[in-house]
Amino acid sequence: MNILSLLKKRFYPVLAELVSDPDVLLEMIRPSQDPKFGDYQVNCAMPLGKQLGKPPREVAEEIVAQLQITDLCEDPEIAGPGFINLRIKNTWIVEQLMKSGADKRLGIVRVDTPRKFVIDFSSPNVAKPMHVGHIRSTVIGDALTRSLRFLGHEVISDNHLGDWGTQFGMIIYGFKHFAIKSDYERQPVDELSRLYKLVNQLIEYHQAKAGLADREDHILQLEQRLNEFSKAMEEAGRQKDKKAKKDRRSLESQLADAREKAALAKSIVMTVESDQALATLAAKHAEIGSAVLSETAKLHSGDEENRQLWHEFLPHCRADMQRIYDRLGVVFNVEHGESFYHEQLESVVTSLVTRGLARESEGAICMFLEGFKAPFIIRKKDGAFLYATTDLATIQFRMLEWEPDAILYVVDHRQSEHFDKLFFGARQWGHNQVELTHISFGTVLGEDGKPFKTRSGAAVGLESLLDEAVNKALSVVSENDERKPNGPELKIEERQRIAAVVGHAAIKYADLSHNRTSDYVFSYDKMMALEGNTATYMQYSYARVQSIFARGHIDVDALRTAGTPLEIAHAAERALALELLRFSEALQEVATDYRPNHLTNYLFELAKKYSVFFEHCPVLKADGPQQRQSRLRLCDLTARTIQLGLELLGIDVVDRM
RNA sequence: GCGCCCGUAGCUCAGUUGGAUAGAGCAGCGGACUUCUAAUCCGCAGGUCAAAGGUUCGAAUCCUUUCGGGCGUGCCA
Repeated sequence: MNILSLLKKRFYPVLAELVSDPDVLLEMIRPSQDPKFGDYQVNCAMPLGKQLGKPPREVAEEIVAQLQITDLCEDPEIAGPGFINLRIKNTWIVEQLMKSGADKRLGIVRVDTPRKFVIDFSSPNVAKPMHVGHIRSTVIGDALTRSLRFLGHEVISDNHLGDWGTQFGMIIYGFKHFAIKSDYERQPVDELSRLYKLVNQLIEYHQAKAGLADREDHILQLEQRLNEFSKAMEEAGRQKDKKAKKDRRSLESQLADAREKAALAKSIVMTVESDQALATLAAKHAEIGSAVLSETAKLHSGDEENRQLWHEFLPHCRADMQRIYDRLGVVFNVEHGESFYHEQLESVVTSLVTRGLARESEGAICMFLEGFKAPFIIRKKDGAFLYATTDLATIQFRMLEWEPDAILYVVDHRQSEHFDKLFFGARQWGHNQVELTHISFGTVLGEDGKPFKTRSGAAVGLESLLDEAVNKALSVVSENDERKPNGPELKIEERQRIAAVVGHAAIKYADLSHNRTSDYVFSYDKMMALEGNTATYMQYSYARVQSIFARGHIDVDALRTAGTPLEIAHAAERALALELLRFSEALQEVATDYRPNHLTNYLFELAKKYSVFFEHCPVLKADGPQQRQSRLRLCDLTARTIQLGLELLGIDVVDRM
């Protein structure tokens, strides 16, 4: 049941009498901002008045006169220039909540016309440690998968792994030169991961070392240019010239950037050179960079030994990654990585060339797409394919295999141009029926407002990020438990179990509660806070309900099946009850915009309404069994809504905190 | 240079796609614990929605320009 769509249904016939296309007008029915304007407001009388050449209030009155809504709403009020304000009847709210309470889905009906979605998300590079950059795609993609599926859509979640790239050249090279066989046999995952890190470190060392002089030069050049520019500015008396100031700022930030990068390069070099064993290794493998590329090329061209090693390594690398997915509770339906499409790339290029959609340019095969300055390159001049090629092959495969209505790519905003081109190209290629959408998201920033990095400038490992969150959660849970009026209630193992749930939840929720299109600042303290729009606050609200049930020895099953009517007397009860019925509106918004933060916003509103209720309406000590039973049911519905809502975001609850 | 995104309270962020007096949380100030979890709740204060112009009954939201920031920009993904 969805109040908004119900209202639309009631307004439809009335508006259809007035205009040919009432859909636009129906969109103007929405929840009221202010309770004094009722629960819902209808704003369509104003534009309609203009269209029909009548005073809007008159139009509003006509609409109201025709409206069949007495079972659902009190008498509509017309206010201001022509707003129609609706107030839902308490009897109706009670009736609906009774139905929701008896339903496992809390009254949320499945969509009439299910669509088939492929959601492409997470997509890390196998064999490289996952880092903070993977969190948003993984968490948002999982939440969308869960939400759309719950609404009745068919969803295929696909982890488009990077399993065919240079990182395999790296571990193959590492395996051939540095492997400790006994370690590999005992703990293949650990050994492969060590090899990756080692080879990566050596490559970075050589790159950094080779670039050091150039970096210094570059800094000197920039310093000189900046000096000259400033001097020229002074001489020309342009100190206040905006353009000149802007150019100088740009030079300054380039310089700062160059210095930062030089410092990072120096520290990479230092780290290796200060370690005797590493330094020796680095000297011995001076050509490691190109050697790794050639191992990768051999793998791609079908070299038997490298193919065999790849087949051997891949499951281990994938297993290593599974630890993270287990912790996050993320499951995929399919995992077709880049390697899966390897065999199809040639024919993709041929197909596009044959159809005249792609042609040779400067040695590469390109698609020149209308409205784009740079071409979409699908084959490099050295003959190698690119991710553009793989992405096209992937679309082709998905269309043939599943015939989806929509393919969603949960990938950060920096790739928006790539996807614009990809979608454009795919449509030219003939895939023009399917919805192709880039679910873009912003960057995770550190507290300094710059992309979240470790102090040394490296990406923050995802595993250590989660560990840290669980640690912080443990101290939050422990501190709270110590402070309880009757002394601590939780054993250490319970605290740890709770901390694991709370810690992971905090990370996920912080991500999901922000509008995905904006960047957000990562802060353990904020995400773990009990105040504000956090998972912890939601989980706390849930736990408070459970605490009431425990204290009152409530048989929850009996409560749900008893069929005792709800009472709505107190304003806080009404506000809570109505909010409970809005769950489906929030889910609808998530599905329309592909934005989970609509759901977190809803849950926060619900939790706040529950807090007010909790404050003003004693439950166990209510006036009489009737009221007590009614309030218990409101508590139960709140807890179940929070639990289900969080579940659709991939977040668990605990009974005690 | 060109393209895309962004600019909302001291800070971190929402803002239901153009609706009525722009909202939360932190931080600040003032209140509420012999009470179902005070990890909470209530109240106060805090705004030229970057700026200017335009579109209309009505703009944080749409258009134009300016300022400020981020990202991308022919052979990485």
